[in-house]
This record gives sequence, structure tokens and C-alpha cells, in this order.
Amino acid sequence: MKIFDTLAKKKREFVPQQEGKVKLYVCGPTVYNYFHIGNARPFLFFDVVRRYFLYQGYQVTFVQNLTDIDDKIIAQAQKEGVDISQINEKYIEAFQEDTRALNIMPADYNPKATEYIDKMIIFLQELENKGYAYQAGGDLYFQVSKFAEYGKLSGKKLEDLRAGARVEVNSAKKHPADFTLWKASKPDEPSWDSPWGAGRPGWHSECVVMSRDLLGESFDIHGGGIDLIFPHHENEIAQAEALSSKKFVGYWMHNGFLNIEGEKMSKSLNNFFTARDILKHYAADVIRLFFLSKHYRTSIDFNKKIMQESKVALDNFISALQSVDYLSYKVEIDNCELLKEEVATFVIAMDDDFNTAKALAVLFGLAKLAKKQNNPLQIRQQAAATLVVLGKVLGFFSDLEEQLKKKAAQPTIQGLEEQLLSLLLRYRTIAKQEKNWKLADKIRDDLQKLGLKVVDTQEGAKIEF
RNA sequence: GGCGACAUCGCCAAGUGGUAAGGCAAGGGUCUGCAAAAUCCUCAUCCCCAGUUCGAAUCUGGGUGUCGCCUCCA
Repeated sequence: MKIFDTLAKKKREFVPQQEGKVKLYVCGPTVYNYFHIGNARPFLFFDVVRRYFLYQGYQVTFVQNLTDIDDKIIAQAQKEGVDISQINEKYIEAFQEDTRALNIMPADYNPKATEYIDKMIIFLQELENKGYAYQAGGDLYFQVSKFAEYGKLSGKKLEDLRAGARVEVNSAKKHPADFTLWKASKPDEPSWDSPWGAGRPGWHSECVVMSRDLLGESFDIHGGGIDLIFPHHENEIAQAEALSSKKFVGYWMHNGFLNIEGEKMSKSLNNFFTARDILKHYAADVIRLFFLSKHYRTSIDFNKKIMQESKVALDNFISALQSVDYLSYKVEIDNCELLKEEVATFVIAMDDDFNTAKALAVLFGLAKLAKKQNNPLQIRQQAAATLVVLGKVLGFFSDLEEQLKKKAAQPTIQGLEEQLLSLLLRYRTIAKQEKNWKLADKIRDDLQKLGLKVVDTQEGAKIEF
């Protein structure tokens, strides 16, 4: 299995630190708002990473932090006119609801920053004792020049980091790249006592302290969005390795960005969609298919057209299962022997740095096999069984039975409406018998306008909605 | 200004030296009075130029274009 490691800038064979175990840390949300469709990408992708490791028999420990103290949260609390704790509660709950709705497996640990203040203080003291930190202007800073390898993840050199390129230089800092470890708070802001005065920890220390605590000084995979490479992850490495002198993370994985109609998502462009909103229009599996249809490291464009296509594409899976009457033969199909060749192709694709687009092609192939009427029933059922198993590895089909039932269920019309409708259909049949196509088509067209689609089948006319 | 990524059919998208996966759309056949649905089939030589090689979408150099990071950001 190969994983592209941002630090090495190439694919490397994956070797876990402990055989059979994978320790995975993914940067979680700052809980000040509903997370948006772009945030959903790492959540969903690393859910697939995790599921694939599980499928391969690894024991996975998955940690995702919740940042619950931050400038943005303070600002949001002021905006909503409520206490910070209320903001945190509200959006942590929303995060859990939305990830659940996306069929993302809950993390093994969701540490909160505010629960780690004591440990962060101890950690920062150690950094200070070892000479990596200094106080200035009431804040505590990490001195990047003390860490010789600073910049190794992002490929940046200290001298290239233009001071004040897009932000004013903080004159208190020894070097513009020095970052805040502890921030003195203003009177009306939440604060904790510390050796450096009342304040709160800087964002970059959070993930280091939590991952050390829950996964150890060195662990297998650290993931997040590409934008976190610099400065967040660069700063994590600096802190962690300054103290431990060990390699902090085995493999750094970063997902590409999501654009909206070719443009960066932003509130000012009015193209900002929360995952919650998108879920109202598209099923979780459609959203998943959309993301997985492109390799995780590239950028992806979100638009109505592509979502509609994803929806149609996903229907291939459902209708394939329908065609072998999955619900009726569930037990038989679930116990079917899987198609080895397809499974092998799927595994090769996923082993190659999680090539989900290629893996999806295997699923479409299976759907085709299952659908093909002149294939032997056994093959069709095996294809269906393989489709379900592999689909679940990618996180699809969490609510398969509901999806199939929903598709099969015909909405019912009752009473007078039902009688009137069948009357109309009967007239249409008569018109057809008299070869009065004009009238027959008129009836069909008019019903269509009412949202009732007339479909002629061998048993006669039927209504679809 | 510094650093980096990408450019494959109408659209989306795999492919990293051995002769272009897959999805959507489109076209055609079957079925149907017609349509819909279903089903079967068809559908690219890879931005430009030069080079390396028996052989390149894949490597090298030069263009052109798009995008990202250097600031909070998934």
C-alpha cells in the first residue's frame, strides 16, 4: 500500500509503527458555525481512509479534535449575543448531526481544546525550558530560528517568508514567522491562568498536545486540508520535534480544495454552502460519490450539474441491486462468494494512494454485471454481493435497504382521486384502441403537467411520480 | 516578489515509458401507435513547440493557460 506523503513529496510504501495498527489524526473543525461543503471533503475522505484500513484488517485509532476556543468563536458569540459555551455546544452538536447524516463514522476520540489547557501549559513550559519559546508583548512565541528544520513540510525557507507580505509585521516578534503559543486575553475574553499570565493557547499547539496525549509522540498518519500545510502543520512539526527529537508523523496526507462553480468558496461571493444545506438537496451517498469521483489530492469543483450527474451515476448501483431483487434475496446475496478479480482490482486502486476514482470504476463494472439480463443469475448475484461489500468499504449503502424500499415503493392515491385517475386512464386506453392517438397523447401530456407521469407497461398504463 | 500544482473526448475523470478505465451527455438498434422506461451497441491519441527513447499522455527543455500557498481557512 502506497501513500503520498506531503513531507517526502512522493508516494511511500505504508509501514505502520506498530504492526496491524494505524494511528490516525485529522484536524477537526473550529466549532463556530455549521461546517461547509468544503470542510466535508476531509471529513468524508478520511472516513474512507479509515474504512479502508479497517477493511484491510488494521486496528485503527482515529482522533479528530474540536477547536472550541479561538478568535472566531469569540467573534461568533458576540455576533449571536450569547455565551461562548453556548456557541460551542450548539455547533458541536451540529457537527455531530451533520457528520452522522453524511454517514461518517464517529471518531474514537474527539478531544476539545478547552479540556487540554493544563496539558498545553505543561507542554509550553517544556518548550520554554528548552529555549524554543520567548515572551514578548504579553504573548509567548515559538522561535522558529531555533528549529533548524523549520519549513521542511511546506518547502518554505525562512528567508523566503516575506515579512509583512499580506499582513502587518508584529514588531514584538523576533522573526515574522514566529508563531503564538500563548495569547494574552483581553478583559472580556475567556482566559486561563498560566505562567505567562491570563490568556489562552495558540491554535498550533492544540493538535500537537492532543495527538501526543492520545496517540503518542510519534504516530502514523496526520491529515487535513492542503491549506493547513503552512503554517499549521509546519508549526506542529516544529513544536513536537523540538521537544521529542523524534519524527512526529509517519505520513502527512492533505486533501485538495473544493471550489464552487470554478471560484473559491467565500461568504463575499455569496457561494457559501453548508453541508447541512447540501444534504437537503442531495442524499449522503450522492455527495460521497461526488467527492470520491476525483482523487483526493486534486481540487474539485462543486456545481449543480456535477451533483445531478453524481445522482444519476449513483442510481446505477441502486438499480443494479434492484435488478437482482436484492431485498428478496438479501441473505443469499450477502452470503455469495465475491468476484475475486474485481475485488483485486479494487484493492490495487485503493492501495495506490487511495485512488477512489479508479475504485469507483470497479463498482460501476459490477453494477453492469449485475444488471445484464443474460448473465447467469449466480454471476449477477455475486456481482451484487461484491458491489455491496466494496461499496460499504467506501462508505456507501449505510441505509441501503431504505434506499431500495424507497425506490420500489409506489406512492398511493386513494379515494375519489384514485377513481378519477383510473377513469382517465381508462378513457386513454379506449382512445388508443380507437387509434385516436391525439386524444391519448393529450391525456398523457395533461397528466404530465400535473406531475403524473404515464408509463405504458405490459400490464397496462401506470402512473409514476 | 518567493514557493508550488495542474492542463486527457461536449462535461466530469483514471492513467507516471509499451500503445487511452469509468461516469454524465450524445448518436444508433430492440421494444412501443408515438413517447417514456428498460435494454444492447457506438463514441478521444492526450494544450503548443523541440528533444530523449525501439517506443511518451506519461521523461527533459522552452512556451501558453488555469489555479493554489506565502494571513484565519478543510
